[in-house]
Amino acid sequence: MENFRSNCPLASSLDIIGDRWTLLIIRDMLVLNKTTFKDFENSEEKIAASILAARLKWLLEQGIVTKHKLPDNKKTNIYLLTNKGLSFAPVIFELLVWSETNLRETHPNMEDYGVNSFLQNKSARIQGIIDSYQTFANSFKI
Amino acid sequence: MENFRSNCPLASSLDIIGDRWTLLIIRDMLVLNKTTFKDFENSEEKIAASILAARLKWLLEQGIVTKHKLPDNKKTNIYLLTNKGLSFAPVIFELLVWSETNLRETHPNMEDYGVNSFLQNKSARIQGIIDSYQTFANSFKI
DNA sequence: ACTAATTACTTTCGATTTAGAAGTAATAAA
DNA sequence: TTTATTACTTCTAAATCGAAAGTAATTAGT
Repeated sequence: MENFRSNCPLASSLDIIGDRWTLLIIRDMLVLNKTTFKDFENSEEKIAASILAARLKWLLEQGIVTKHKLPDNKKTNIYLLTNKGLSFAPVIFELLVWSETNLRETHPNMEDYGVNSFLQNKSARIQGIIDSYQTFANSFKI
Repeated sequence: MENFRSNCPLASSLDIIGDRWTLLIIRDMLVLNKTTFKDFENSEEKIAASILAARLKWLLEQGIVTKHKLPDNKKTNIYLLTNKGLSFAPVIFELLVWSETNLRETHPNMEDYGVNSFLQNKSARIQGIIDSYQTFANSFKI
């Protein structure tokens, strides 16, 4: 079971995802539709297999992801975001906004997802990403 | 200087604040109007002095906070958020929303800031917090 | 059917980071 | 002038990270 440092909801969220890797795994799932251990291992940031295994276990325990098999494949595990995991979408979005407005100078080669260009329909855009992920995820659950 | 893992803006933001403590220091400043080393040390989560010193140094280097003296006091250092630091407000807000919607069951004693109750005027509320912090911070800069 | 490749990890181990405790130097308060 | 406070630093054990290699089961290729 988890050991929360305090009763502060911010501290508690950081007790769950406050490290350098966890939100990147969720990004891989939500934005890049990655599903397998191998997919996550191949991410741009080159997470070590031992750390990835530990994080996936943690995310399973926390109910942020679920683990599935395809009917015709006994080897590959499919990881999918739950609603609890999907609701990190606004957090990820705001972190993108922060980087794109504040980090460009120190990090000129950083990619531009253009999140600053649609700050008005923000919540609709985020909901769109969530909806399309749910469609994607449901295709595995048949 | 900073060493970004990748060109992904999400990964880059986590390279700056992706740990268990940094956003809590920013919370202390933004929400609780804390300003001094001692203030941060006394926070509910009991950060170790060595870690606090390292994080404040890092936040200074990153231009997220500035360090000031009051004219009549040579001992106390006043830390204030820059605009770069203030723009973490939406991230903090969304982490609060996430906790309050997803963590109540596993963490019954968690405080309720009621952020879910004003999801419509979200950006106005966040701007209000930023504005009132700026007023607060400016009072130190005279 | 046999062999090679792939997937999903686990194990090992040195390096780095964390976190608690204690210490210090300068300043401020009593 | 003594005591307390502030803002740290230093030390150290413990925990975690991360790179590399290893393993077992499964799947793909010939």
